[in-house]
Amino acid sequence: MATIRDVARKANVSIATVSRVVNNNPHKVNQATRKKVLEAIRGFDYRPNALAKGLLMKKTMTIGIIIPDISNPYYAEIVRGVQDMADQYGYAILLLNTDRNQDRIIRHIYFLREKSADGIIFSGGIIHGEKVLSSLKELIERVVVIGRHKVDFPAVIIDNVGGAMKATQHLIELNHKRIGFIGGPDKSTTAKERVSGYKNALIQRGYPMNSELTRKGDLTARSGYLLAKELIQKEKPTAIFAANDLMAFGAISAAKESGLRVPEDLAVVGFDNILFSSYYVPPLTTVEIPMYHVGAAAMEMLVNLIAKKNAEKLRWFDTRLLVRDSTAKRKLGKE
Amino acid sequence: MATIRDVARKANVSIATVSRVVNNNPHKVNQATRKKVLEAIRGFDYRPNALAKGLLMKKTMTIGIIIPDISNPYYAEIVRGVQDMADQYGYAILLLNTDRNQDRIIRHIYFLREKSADGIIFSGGIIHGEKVLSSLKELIERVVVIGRHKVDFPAVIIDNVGGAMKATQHLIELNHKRIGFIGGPDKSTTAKERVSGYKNALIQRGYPMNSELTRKGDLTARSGYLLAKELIQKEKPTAIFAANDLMAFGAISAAKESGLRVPEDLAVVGFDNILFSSYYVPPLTTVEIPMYHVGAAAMEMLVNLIAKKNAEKLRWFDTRLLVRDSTAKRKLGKE
DNA sequence: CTGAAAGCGCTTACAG
DNA sequence: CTGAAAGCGCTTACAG
Repeated sequence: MATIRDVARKANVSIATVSRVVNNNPHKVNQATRKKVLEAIRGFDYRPNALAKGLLMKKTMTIGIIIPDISNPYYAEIVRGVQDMADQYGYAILLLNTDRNQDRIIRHIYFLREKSADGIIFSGGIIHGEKVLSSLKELIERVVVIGRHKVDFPAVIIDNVGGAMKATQHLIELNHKRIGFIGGPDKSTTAKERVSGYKNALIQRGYPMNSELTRKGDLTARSGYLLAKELIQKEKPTAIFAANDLMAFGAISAAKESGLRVPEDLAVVGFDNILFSSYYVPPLTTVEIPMYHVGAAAMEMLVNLIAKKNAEKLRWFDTRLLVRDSTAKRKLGKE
Repeated sequence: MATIRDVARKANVSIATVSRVVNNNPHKVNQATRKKVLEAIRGFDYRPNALAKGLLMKKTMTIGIIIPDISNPYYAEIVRGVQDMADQYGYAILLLNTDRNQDRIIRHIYFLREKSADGIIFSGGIIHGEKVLSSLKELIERVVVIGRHKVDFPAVIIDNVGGAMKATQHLIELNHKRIGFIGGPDKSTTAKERVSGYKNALIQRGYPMNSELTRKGDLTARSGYLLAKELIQKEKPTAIFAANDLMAFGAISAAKESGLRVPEDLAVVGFDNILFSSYYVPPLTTVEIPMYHVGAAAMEMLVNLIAKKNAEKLRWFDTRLLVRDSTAKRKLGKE
């Protein structure tokens, strides 16, 4: 790979001059020299070495995104949003999966520090452990989190509680009395918010709190399937609200296998509105979150944070209940 | 962030010595000195700067993975495999989406060269355009592709043709006469292989080639839905083979909406076996590809390629037909 | 307008 | 066993 030195030699100028034309430095460069340099650059197909530049400038145009698992469509969609925004600003993203394991989080943070990442976006899992925080060091001022965290980082917040309430109220309005809930692991703040939404709604309407009707899953379709089977057999709910679409799919699958019709014998609501939930059979009633935009917003906040301008501390996203056939029998267009 | 200089000063040694203990250099370091250095390192929570190291060593322990779209579960699963293997070897991965756009591919390649990536994994799309190849430059020896390409890169190959043949034969054996096919864009070699498998199987059994029965989609559920609707109305197939699971979901959704029962009135087969296809209703008959292992294998090959050892040029993955309820009415466990 | 020089944080031959 | 020095490829004040 050609270096700035090669270009300088070819164009018969100093490397300083080459640097100036490469970076469109405000420093004036004579038209003729610029042309010579540009030609040499083209000749070599020269690209400045980002490592050298990063080392000197203490800016790498690289950020890390730490998520539980990219194979979960929820995170994949967020990452896509982050990615597209990062592209626009010329940032590269380093993707890191944690499987919600604290040690891996810490290892990833160290890794990002070694690589001189300019910032970090966190989504999923809890990052307020003392060890996690202290491992952040100089990066601690360059963190944006998605979701609510005890620590006061700039954050993109999704109205999970409100969304879960809407979903539950919807089931109540359809006259369901025994509404089961399939939640996520305690490590997921998102999942915890969704349970509270569910409970809030029940309390508000004077429902008895019936803890046999709730289960904790791991947010996979498989877990939704297994827990729904159990719930159906033991508790005979007439409706199930699952903390995400994947588990809702599993629940519907379990219902069908148990000979129940959806929604007639069992209504099911999900959460997230992942890309294909409107193509499920029946189309899934769910709570929509604009994951893509959440990711994009997080990246935008991080860019501003790094540039130290516009110290926006919070971005709030509302949710929207999408009623489809898994709860109500009416025809709706696909979205 | 503390530098090697800080550590050296604190431990009263030269930076060379610090470097030696950090890197477990074979060069002998006295026990006592080593201890002093280790203490200083712990004191500062020192991490070597990867940029400086990379610049010097011409090795960054970073690779790029270029895919069409991370929000497609197929690629997400591959990326997860790449990721886990990369973790094991201490590599970071830079994720880049192309949306199958040639210009973006080229931009991404330049980007990776600037960042001094040690290698590239390509999946999806065609990379044999002259412009793409020449943009690779010094990286051209550090490329592993997933899927078949005209250019002779080390590759992980999936038996798409064979898988598509098995799927089609399965439908033929169920006595279907009008078997529709919903494929992917021409830019996808994978999709093209799957059409050929379909055609091969038909020809083998002496079926007339009926091009009205085939459609080209874009591999999303939405596109499967739209094309299946059209196919159902115009061509009245009794079975549809979709080039991926997402489109198969869309097709089933369209069938139900058109009042057709699946599999009785319309049998549907997908391809990929993405995580939740066994939780679809009905569970989807599909061709399984071990995406995760494909990703992991690609990363392993790239690591070896970079280390210049074990010049494995090809890794072959077989596919497996999973018969579930969308084609045959028999009870099967979930997987 | 242009260039020589310092320096970002490392590793490794070389000398002692 | 340990250290001084060179050098990876850049940018930017400083001098001319």
